[in-house]
Amino acid sequence: MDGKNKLSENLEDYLEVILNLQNIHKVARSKEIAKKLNIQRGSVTGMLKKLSKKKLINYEPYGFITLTKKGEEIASEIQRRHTIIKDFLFRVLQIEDKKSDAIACRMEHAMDKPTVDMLVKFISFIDKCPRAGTDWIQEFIDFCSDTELDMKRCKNCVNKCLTKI
Amino acid sequence: MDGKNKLSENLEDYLEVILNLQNIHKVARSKEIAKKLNIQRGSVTGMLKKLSKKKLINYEPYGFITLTKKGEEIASEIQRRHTIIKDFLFRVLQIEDKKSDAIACRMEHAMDKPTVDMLVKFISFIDKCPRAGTDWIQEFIDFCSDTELDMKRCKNCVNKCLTKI
DNA sequence: AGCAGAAGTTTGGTATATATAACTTTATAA
DNA sequence: TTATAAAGTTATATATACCAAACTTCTGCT
Repeated sequence: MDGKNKLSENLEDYLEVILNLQNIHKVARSKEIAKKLNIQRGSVTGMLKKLSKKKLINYEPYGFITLTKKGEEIASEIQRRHTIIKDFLFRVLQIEDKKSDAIACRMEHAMDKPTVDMLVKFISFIDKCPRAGTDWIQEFIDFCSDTELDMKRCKNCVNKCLTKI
Repeated sequence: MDGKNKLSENLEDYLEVILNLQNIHKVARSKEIAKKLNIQRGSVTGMLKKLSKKKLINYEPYGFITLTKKGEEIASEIQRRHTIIKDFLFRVLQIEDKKSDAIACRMEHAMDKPTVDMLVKFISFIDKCPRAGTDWIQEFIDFCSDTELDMKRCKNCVNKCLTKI
C-alpha cells in the first residue's frame, strides 16, 4: 500500500533527527531540528508540513512534534542503517570517528534494507569467525601501512586462529 | 585552488556517463546522455552548460561533447569509486549484480576518496590474507544461512588457512 | 539543392529544499 | 498583567534539476 512513496533523503534526515530529539526530550522542536540539520528555522516548517501530510509526524502549528508509528518505523530503520554503516567505517575501515558519522549519514540513504542486513551479517561474521576478529582487523591495519604480506608473519598469524578454537 | 567547488551528485553522474560514452564513441552525445540517465533530451542541455562553465567539458551548441582534463580526472575518480564499491557489494556482501551497480551508483557520491582508498585496501586484504580469501567468503555465505558457527567446522576451516602458507 | 527526420536547444512550468526577513504566537518575568 | 524575548510561521526569493512541447540546426538522402 505504501511501497512507492519513497521519501527524499532530506525527509529521511528530518525523521532521523526528530527521532533523536524525541528520545532526549520526548518531543522534537522546530528550533532544535534546524540546529541539528544546520539550516534556518524558517526552512523547517514546510518540511514538517510535508511529513505531516504523509502522516509520518504529528504536527499542529505551534504544537508538539512527535513521530507517528509509521514515522517512527522509518526513522528507526534509517537510524539503524546509520549505526551499522558507521560501525563498519569506524571499526573495520578505520575511518576516524566524526568522518565515519558524516559519511554514514549520506550512505544510509543509498543502501536499502537488504543490503544493510548483509552488512550486519558481514560485520557479525568478522566479529565471530575465528579466522577474523579484532586481531585480524589489527593485521589489516598493519597491512595498510606495509601493503605487502610477510609470509613468515602470516604463519604466526594463522596460528592465532587455532588458539581461538 | 578548486577545493570548495563541490559538484552535485547529478553533475558527477553526468561526468561519469560522458566518460563512459567517450570511451565507446570518442565523443558523448546529448541523446545518449539522456538515455543513460533516463531523462529527457531537453534536460541535458542546461546541465552541459553548467559543466562547460565549470570547465569540466568541452561544449559548443550542436558540437561534440568531450571531457576536459579536469573533467576527466573527476569522472575517472567517480568511476573508480563505482567499480570498487560495486566489487565490494557483489563479491563480498553477495548483493546481486544489477543491484550492486545501482547501489554503488548512489554510494559513490557519499564516500570520499580516502574512504574508498581504505575500502580498496580492505578488499585487497581480503583477497590476499591467508585468513581470508574466497574460501573465507564462502564461509561467510554459509554463515548467512546458518547464523551460528559450528566450532568443529571452524577447526576444519582454520586448517585450510595453513595449507595456504 | 532541398527536404524530412533526427538531434539538439529553448521556453515555460513543476518539484524540492533552502535562505531571509517580516510577522504571529507562546512563554517568561518584572 | 503586560512588555519582551524566544519560538514558530509566512511570504518572497533563490538554486537545482527535471519535463513537455515548440523550435532550430544538422544530416542524409534523393
